[in-house]
Amino acid sequence: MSVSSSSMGGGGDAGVRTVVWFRRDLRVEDNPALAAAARTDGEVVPEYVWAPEEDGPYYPGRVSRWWLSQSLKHLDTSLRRLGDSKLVTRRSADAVDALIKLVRNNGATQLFFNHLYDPISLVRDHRLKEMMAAEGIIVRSFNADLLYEPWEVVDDEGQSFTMFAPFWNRCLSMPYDPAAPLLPPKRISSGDLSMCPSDDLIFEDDSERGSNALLARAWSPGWQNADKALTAFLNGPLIHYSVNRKKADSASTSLLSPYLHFGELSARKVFHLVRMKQLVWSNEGNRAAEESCTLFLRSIGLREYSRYLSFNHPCSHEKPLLAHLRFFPWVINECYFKIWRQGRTGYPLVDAGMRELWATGWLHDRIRVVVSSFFVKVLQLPWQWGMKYFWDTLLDADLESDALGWQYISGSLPDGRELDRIDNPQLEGYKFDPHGEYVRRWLPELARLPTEWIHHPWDAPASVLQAAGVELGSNYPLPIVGLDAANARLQEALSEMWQLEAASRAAMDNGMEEGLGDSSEVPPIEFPRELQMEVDREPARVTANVLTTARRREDQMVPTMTSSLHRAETEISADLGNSVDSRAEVPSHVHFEPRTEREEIVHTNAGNAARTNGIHEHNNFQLPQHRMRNVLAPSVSEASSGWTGREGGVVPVWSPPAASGHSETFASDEADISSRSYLDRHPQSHRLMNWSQLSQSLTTGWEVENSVQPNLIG
DNA sequence: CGGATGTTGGT
DNA sequence: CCAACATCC
Repeated sequence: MSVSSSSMGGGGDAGVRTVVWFRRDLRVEDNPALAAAARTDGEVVPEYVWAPEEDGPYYPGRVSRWWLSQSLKHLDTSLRRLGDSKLVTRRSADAVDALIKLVRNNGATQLFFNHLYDPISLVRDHRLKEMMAAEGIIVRSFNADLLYEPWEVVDDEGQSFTMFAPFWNRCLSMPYDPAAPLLPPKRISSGDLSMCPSDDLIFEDDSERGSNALLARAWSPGWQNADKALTAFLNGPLIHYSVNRKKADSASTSLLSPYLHFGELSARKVFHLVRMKQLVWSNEGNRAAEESCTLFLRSIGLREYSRYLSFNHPCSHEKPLLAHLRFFPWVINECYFKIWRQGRTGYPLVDAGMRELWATGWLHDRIRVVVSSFFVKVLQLPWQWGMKYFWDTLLDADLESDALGWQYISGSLPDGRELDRIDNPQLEGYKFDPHGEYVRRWLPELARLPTEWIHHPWDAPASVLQAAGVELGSNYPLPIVGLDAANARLQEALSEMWQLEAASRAAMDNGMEEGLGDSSEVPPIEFPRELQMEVDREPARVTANVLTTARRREDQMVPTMTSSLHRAETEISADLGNSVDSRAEVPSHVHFEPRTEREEIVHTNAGNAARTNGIHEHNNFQLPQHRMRNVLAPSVSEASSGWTGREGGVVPVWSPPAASGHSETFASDEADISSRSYLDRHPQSHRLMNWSQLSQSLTTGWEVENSVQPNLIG
């Protein structure tokens, strides 16, 4: 793997200066780019560029920015300990530009970094390599994030997998093991950094500071803390993971995901250590423990798969991979959306989850499925909205993982759940929270309700409600939508979806060449505009006898942040007043100006996006005015738009949507499976999307890491 | 008891 | 979609 590159380029270059560009690999252990730079025996300049504007609508949320800031401090400390070094930080609107300036100013001749797989990074990193090559800088890049690079994992025909199970089976039976984790470099020397002043990076504003202070009591970012968390999990909850993982209270989960997102923890290290445990337990004949490892490793596999999907389908964070889902008439209802975010749907398990998410930035995996499934199937809001809210609020917000999760939930993956099976929050409540403890923790207004009714208060006798201090419709809402009504509307919507899909296919067959296609019929899903939470204006009327301490904005308050947020026993009294103000507002930062200087955009039919076929008035759905806005960059939001290459296509091109009526068909493709026909029709983008070909098609100054890992022009 | 039929879980 | 499991005659 990339590790073996030590034999190929670096050794013995005393005197060279190498910039190591840190991104989501904020660790010194098992960091191939850093290790390779350290092995040159020259000077190493560790660099971090804060350029969130590049992320457009996916500007990191408050909690995510907080984590990042802590992690960078930790990394800086580690680098200083490793010798005469430190983390050089830059604030820029354009990371490539900042890096070029840095390299020029300090006489560096090499730039090393580790791969990322989100669409923005794929394009940016490619541009970076081009520009660095033009400067005569040697660029090398490495795999630090995955067990195997996406292009390594293919089926017997050499095609990409489109379903998780076979993908993961292949990963587990590859002819070579994932690279073994690397130790931290013994020493890093940076020489004179006077030419590399650091910018002060600002990650929070005044309104966020108070809420962030609470986070610090529950979490400890940083790669060494990641390591501790991993050890604690391996020696603790892992062995019972197979039985405990279903409990909504997350004492049994690993709590590693934020570390993994920022690369403070190496997925390969996790993989190796869990496998060791599995071997031990397997030899002891402990079947349940062995199963626990298998299940936990599968969640590592899902993370792996999310990168794989993102690499092969760069629009998977906003467009359904199954073509017909593009025709689903989502309910465009910002009121529903708001009620869901506030945890006021009237379904206790859903509401408890949403309030935990808001208060803590954390949610057990099961509850994520519950709230997102409710969002998509009962409320029938577009999953992209929910994903954006997760992005803004989750401590471990991760574009690739969340895209996979939401697509799975909304039935837009070949192996996902069907859209038409509504999960019953009442039944799930008794499954994941059988004694109602989770609901009581997060919904104090229901705290005195007996377990028998805790997950369906609307059925409870009046006397029970009265004794519990619950007034439905007053201090706790009635269900926002009945499941029967939701089901009826869902069936109608699905049949409409199929009709639209068939009509689109017919139109295609009638001689329209591909290109117009459904992009003219189905506008991209947009985020609603500037929603205000308005929670202050409608505080729940909590009667004095309810087990809540009187607080401002009671219905959004949480009595305490307890175990689900942190392992530390400190009970944090959650006066989350600040968090109300600073709570990420989902639709913020939706402006994403296409950078035309970076890539030429083929932009067809954008104007047609104004068609509002997402609006439906059925059943109990009241729909407010819907403002359509074309807020996403055409390069990533328009089905028909592309990332077209400048010179012979070195920028990814997203194909026009297919006219296929096959439910198994990925949206971007014709007949059988997406990536294949997609790449066949866009060989130039294959060159970008498949790094191995890229390295062959472009030459000058780039070395090949080794034969197994076709390098990323590196 | 056994096969048809339904339900659940899984990514 | 599909396998495992339950339930029903």
